[in-house]
Amino acid sequence: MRGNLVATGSQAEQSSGVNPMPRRLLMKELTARGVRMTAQRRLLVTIIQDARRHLDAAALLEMARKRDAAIDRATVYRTIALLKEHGLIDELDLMHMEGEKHYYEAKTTRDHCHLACFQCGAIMEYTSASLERLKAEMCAQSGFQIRVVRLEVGGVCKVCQKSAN
Amino acid sequence: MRGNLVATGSQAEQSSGVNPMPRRLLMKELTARGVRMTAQRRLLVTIIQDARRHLDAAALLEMARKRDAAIDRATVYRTIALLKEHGLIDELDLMHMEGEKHYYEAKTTRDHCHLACFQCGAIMEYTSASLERLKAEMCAQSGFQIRVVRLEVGGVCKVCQKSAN
DNA sequence: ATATGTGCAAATCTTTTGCAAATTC
DNA sequence: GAATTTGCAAAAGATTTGCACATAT
Repeated sequence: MRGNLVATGSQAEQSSGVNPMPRRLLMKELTARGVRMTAQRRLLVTIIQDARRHLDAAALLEMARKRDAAIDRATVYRTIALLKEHGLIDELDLMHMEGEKHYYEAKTTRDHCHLACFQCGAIMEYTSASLERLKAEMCAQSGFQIRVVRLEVGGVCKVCQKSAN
Repeated sequence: MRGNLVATGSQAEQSSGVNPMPRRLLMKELTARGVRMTAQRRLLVTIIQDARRHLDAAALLEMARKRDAAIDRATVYRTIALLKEHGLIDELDLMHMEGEKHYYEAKTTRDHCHLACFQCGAIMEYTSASLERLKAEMCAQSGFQIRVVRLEVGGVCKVCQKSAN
């Protein structure tokens, strides 16, 4: 059983990013659902979709302000809520390694797991057929109609294990 | 592939609780690690361990106060932090269906998933060999040394699907 | 006796909300 | 022009912290 690994974060930038998760076009999905697209929403959606790292609300606000200094925190939170309602972004904790904030990412077409290293803070993403199988099994057995899957793992990455701390 | 289901929450109390997850003896593990056990810690640990539902900090405080009116919120949070550091409890979001608080449960000897129904609020627990397999696979492929696994699923439960809302 | 734990009150951090003004269709 | 979105400032909710006092070993 082979899965795919993608790395981001602290030292992870260095790791080879094989097979990134297949992305979606948020803007198109929103308009298709009849959501009114204002300039600010477009901006925020673009930032989330193109982000190379996982953004929290504050980071998203900061990035958005570079293009529109007038944008407010409230708008960021309201847009996040909107995207969540439509199931277009996923909310992550990443093991809350730095405070209780949440991180967001455009929902990919395939669910994936986030592995967070407690030592160096690197985040790796992991997809595999096994996860899909597990989902199918849970559905079948519980009768649940799954809408969101959040699988987060905390531990020590390969590199940090070697540097034996 | 068969997994085990256990239900709790709103309407879940009614569901048959088959095969609860195997529990651990927190107190013993703590003393074994040389953690100083005060009366209040003993009280809190007992409550968490014997809880039938997932407790948030406020609920834990409230329950503890029934036995020791003097116990403070800060102590609750400090004890939670202690237990988390020692890997003896798991922290859950349960899809944040009512605010941003966290829920806690004594770590079981086998990792399990929480399925939360967005409609009725029921929480079901799910263990299966597939989850163990997925963990093993992730370890093997990423080289991660896994310390915590948090798998939470949001959706609509069987009952709510039928009541067609 | 010394280190550790606790209560209290205030602080911090993240997220939400009411309302008047601005924007979109 | 009516409905929706936004900024602002204030509120709310969860969790953390400094410090003086209490408790455990």
